[in-house]
Amino acid sequence: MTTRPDRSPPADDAVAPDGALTKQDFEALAQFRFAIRRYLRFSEDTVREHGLTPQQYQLMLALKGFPHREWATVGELAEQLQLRPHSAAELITRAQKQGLVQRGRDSNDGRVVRVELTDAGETLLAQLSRLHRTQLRHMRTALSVPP
Amino acid sequence: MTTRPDRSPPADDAVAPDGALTKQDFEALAQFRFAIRRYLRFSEDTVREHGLTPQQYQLMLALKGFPHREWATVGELAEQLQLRPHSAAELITRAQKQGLVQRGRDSNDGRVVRVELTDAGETLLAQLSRLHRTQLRHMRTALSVPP
DNA sequence: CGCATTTCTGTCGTGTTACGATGCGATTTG
DNA sequence: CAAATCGCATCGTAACACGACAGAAATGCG
Repeated sequence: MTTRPDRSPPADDAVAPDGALTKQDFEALAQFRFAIRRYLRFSEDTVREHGLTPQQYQLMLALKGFPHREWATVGELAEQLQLRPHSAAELITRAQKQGLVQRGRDSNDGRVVRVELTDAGETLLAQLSRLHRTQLRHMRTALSVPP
Repeated sequence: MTTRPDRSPPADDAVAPDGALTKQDFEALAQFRFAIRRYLRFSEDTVREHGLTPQQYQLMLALKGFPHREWATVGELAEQLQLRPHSAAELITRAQKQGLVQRGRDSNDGRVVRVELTDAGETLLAQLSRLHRTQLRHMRTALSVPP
């Protein structure tokens, strides 16, 4: 609802001077950030109940959601997760220790490592992704980008 | 160049068996998460260039974007940032040391602490928020919630 | 070919941060 | 008043991303 502050508490303002942001702009930005934060919090709580960390879920999702493939290289995952390659390598190692993903060498290029889901990872990811899709549908309006 | 996957797309599938997610569903979820990650990465890089952390920016935004007010209590901020109250208190302390926010006692209830922006914080927040709004507009389509 | 250079991945030590456990002053209630 | 509750803060701990660096494989060039 577009709350017009009829009784002005501390001058909520209404019109943009020049390019400056109005109180409503700040509220919209804050609301959007709040929505993202709540979604990520839901994600974190959900995946932790299943014994893994948010980063591990995102790693698995990036694998399963990789276009036209079901595996990816460390570098590709780093890009998808917005991490430095060596940080991605560490994350993969932790996930591997939990039996979620596995490494395999590339036959063409000996430097490259192919990362793929294990069967256990696949099963877990399917459950978690369903929960996430449901939650996303609930938060659809809250998560819409402000104008 | 490197790794040219000689393999053809492994049956991307198209129809949903029962309630299971299809390859496209996973791709959509991954894309959305990727978009969020990129937005947050942009945010982090931007605010760090200005000498503060992502959490500090979000703290300030929550203050300025608080409905009908420009201050908030520690508990309110914790809710807005999806943190435990004592974690919010620590964050506020760090931001206070940088001169971004300040604490003030509530005259009605001696237990409550009112947190508000300093002038420096206000100025910085205005700059950063403009940059964020611009970026949001660029990422509008990428950030739209998948169906 | 031989050797330097680039690319891709991994290791180590460090800094930040959110958390649980715990404590303290202020307020409300019996 | 005494006791329970509330709001905030402190301390130690664990996870995680990073910079700096290293090693193996591929590439470029004489």
